[in-house]
Amino acid sequence: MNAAPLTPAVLAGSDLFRGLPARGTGEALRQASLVTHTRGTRIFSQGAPVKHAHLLLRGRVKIVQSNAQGEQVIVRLIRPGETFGTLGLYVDGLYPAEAVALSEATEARWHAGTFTGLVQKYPEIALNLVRLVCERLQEAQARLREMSTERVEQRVANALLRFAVREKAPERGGLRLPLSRRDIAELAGTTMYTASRVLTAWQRAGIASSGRANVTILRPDALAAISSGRPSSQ
Amino acid sequence: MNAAPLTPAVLAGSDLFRGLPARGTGEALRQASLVTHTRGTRIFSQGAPVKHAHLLLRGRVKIVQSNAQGEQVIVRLIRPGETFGTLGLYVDGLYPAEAVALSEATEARWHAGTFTGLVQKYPEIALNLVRLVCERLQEAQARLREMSTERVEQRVANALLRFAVREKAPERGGLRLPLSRRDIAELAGTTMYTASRVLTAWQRAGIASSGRANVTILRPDALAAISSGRPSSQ
DNA sequence: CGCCTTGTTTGCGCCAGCGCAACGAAGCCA
DNA sequence: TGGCTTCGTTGCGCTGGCGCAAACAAGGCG
Repeated sequence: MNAAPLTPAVLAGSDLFRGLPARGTGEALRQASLVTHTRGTRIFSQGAPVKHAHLLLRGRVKIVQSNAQGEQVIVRLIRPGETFGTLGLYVDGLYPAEAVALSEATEARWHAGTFTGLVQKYPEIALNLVRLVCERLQEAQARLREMSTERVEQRVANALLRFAVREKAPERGGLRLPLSRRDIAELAGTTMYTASRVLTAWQRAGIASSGRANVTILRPDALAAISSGRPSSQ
Repeated sequence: MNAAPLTPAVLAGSDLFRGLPARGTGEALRQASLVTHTRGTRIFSQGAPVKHAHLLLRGRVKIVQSNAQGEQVIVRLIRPGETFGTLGLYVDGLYPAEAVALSEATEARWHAGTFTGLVQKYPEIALNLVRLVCERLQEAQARLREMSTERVEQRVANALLRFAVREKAPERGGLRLPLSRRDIAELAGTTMYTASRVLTAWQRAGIASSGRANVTILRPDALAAISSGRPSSQ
């Protein structure tokens, strides 16, 4: 169960190391270390110096940014195969946000210098890095647009959908996400209370089913309809 | 006046070509073409294929993203020396937003293939590109946080400050920005009406002075105080 | 099993900000 | 110079969503 051995195949399937020649995956693999975190563990802290680059192998991680008053926003949700904690490496050497495990999670990590060395040595990694950061910037800009132009219910639908579409296989019986009401609020830019009310309504409508610190998407199509502003099409 | 000749020194002072050896600036320079736009001109359109990478030499440009209902958000403001229109190159080959000249503006542009060739050939450019996109992503994430946790007046202050701090020399008599009330609304995630009310209040308080399609920042310190939520410290 | 912590729900009052409408002002063009 | 277009201002009424408060539910742990 705890077994999530780091193999060349796993690396090759990750967003950052895709397309890397075997020589490269081998080298990256030798330099990585494996760390497992329990649910709720803080993996790194906002404002701390960047010591590692991280690749999630198992579980879910949220990236949270706080302001001076301690109010929080979830900036990104990480799924296995995704890299995180690398932005600061190329800006000021500090983590711009904190990372928290949403479930038991295993990551591979590289020392900062080792990582940037790999990026420089293998153009495939560098190109992947550029592409990934560009994609994330596009996503952030789309979220910015939503925050000003869409209403809460649409934004909640978007938040869930954005995470759901990254699933490879559509799970039958619905996709279960380890997100609390507060998490959803911090994803959609609203409050716990409003998130709860939205989910209760969706529960009644059979669109999504939620329990303690988790939500299951039952009808992605209905969410998509809500997200695009159409009246909840039967 | 119209003269904004593209010299090696100008390239070396830009965000993307900084630190590039003379050989590289020379090559980039030879492959660039210069284009001048009048105020209000659309430089490229959202959803169109990326034909060029752009570097602003003179004037101001806004990057605007629209949703299906035509509601708009300003995603970024460009100042001379900054690169724009490059995100799509590394994602899906389409511009994710449109660019509009806020004032008469001159840009240098490179054909998409030429540009990616330069990025691959000169590691300095590639590293600058990663750094720039990372910085912009951090900024976008900070804006996301503000959108959920700060009130309108703070967000307007932030929008203006974010643009103002990029000025090299603090201009005496205030910094004048070519932004209409609508532009400011689309930057801060509010409406034209509310932006107008905020600016009128600031006008009375002597914090900023605004005219037709322009705002002049008189007291950046007061804006910083508002931005951080402190009561408008005399 | 019972306590404690953490998470969820829901009623209720309130208000920041939206957005219509109407007017006013500035610039552009012929 | 006059008309037209674009941009800005402000009064007014309304409401989406905030956020307190209080009760309830689900685990975790000793």
